[in-house]
Amino acid sequence: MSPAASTCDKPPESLGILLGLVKSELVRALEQEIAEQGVELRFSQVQALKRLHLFGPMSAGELARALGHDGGALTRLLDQLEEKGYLRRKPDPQDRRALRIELTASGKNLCRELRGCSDRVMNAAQKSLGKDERRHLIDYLQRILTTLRQ
Amino acid sequence: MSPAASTCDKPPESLGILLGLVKSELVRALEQEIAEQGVELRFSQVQALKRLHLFGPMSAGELARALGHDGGALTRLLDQLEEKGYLRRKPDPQDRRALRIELTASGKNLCRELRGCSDRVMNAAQKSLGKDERRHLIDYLQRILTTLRQ
DNA sequence: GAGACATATTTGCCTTGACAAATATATATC
DNA sequence: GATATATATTTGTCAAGGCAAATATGTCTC
Repeated sequence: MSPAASTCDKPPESLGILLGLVKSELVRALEQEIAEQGVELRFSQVQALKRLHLFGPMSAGELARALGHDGGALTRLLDQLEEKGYLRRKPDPQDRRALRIELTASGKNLCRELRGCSDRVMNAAQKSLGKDERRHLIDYLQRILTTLRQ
Repeated sequence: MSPAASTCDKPPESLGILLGLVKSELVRALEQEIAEQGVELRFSQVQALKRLHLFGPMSAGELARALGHDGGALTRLLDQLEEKGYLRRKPDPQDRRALRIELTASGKNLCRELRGCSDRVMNAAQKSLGKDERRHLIDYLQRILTTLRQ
């Protein structure tokens, strides 16, 4: 039986579950699109690369917070991406505890190639929502997140 | 470093990540509320019990689809909840492959006790959203889910 | 400047949940 | 009614990620 092997049953009734369902379908869709480009990367790995490409080099802690991961998870994520040659750990000259994570040339190229994938998937997913509705959705979620974090 | 040890940084920029962040904060909040009631249950376990309480006995497959889990995950979830005495696997008289999962008296009592927890957490989380906004949020998410499942 | 405390990363351990194979039963076709 | 196919559950295996402890470095206070 597949994780979402449904013939579209009753509504889930719970925002928590609904969020999880939507996220896992998005993850599935994006990973499939990426795989069709011949690239073998998981959702979190792609998000990490995208973040670095968009915002430039940052510390491991910053990246972890942006992705919603703890430090341990991030260490291992970096191991994998460094192994594949997409990024580099450099010492932070200001703070010898910290790292400066930066994309390699290969990582930057990959991000350029993959930029379209994310956009296609996100557009397809939200194709039943208008421009304003998409904005509202993000806005609502961010307000909930802010509330939950006090 | 804690999973969401943030001082509320820049917006996540990605719906996929945002969904994950909101969900994990919701999970954290609900599990904490539940633990404060002296009950040791994880988010998924609570959702399974709630679903059974609301909709009555159902098969393992139905429950799995409602929660967005695959069959294997559900088997182990049922093991844990049966072990704790909150539910029972009965054979389905119509279909000898299938199970009929039903709450025990203890499970029903627990659900009554816990009903307030979920409501409190969900209300707190959405306290910055009006009635209409809450409806829209669910509606948008359900439309995206439907689209992604074609 | 010594000690106390905070922060950044790494590592070990563990739980959750996905995927696939195995098993049992149901349903459809000839 | 025998065979092929579909569905329900269970089990094995694995990877992702959370939490806590370890380590290194920074900052603050006296």
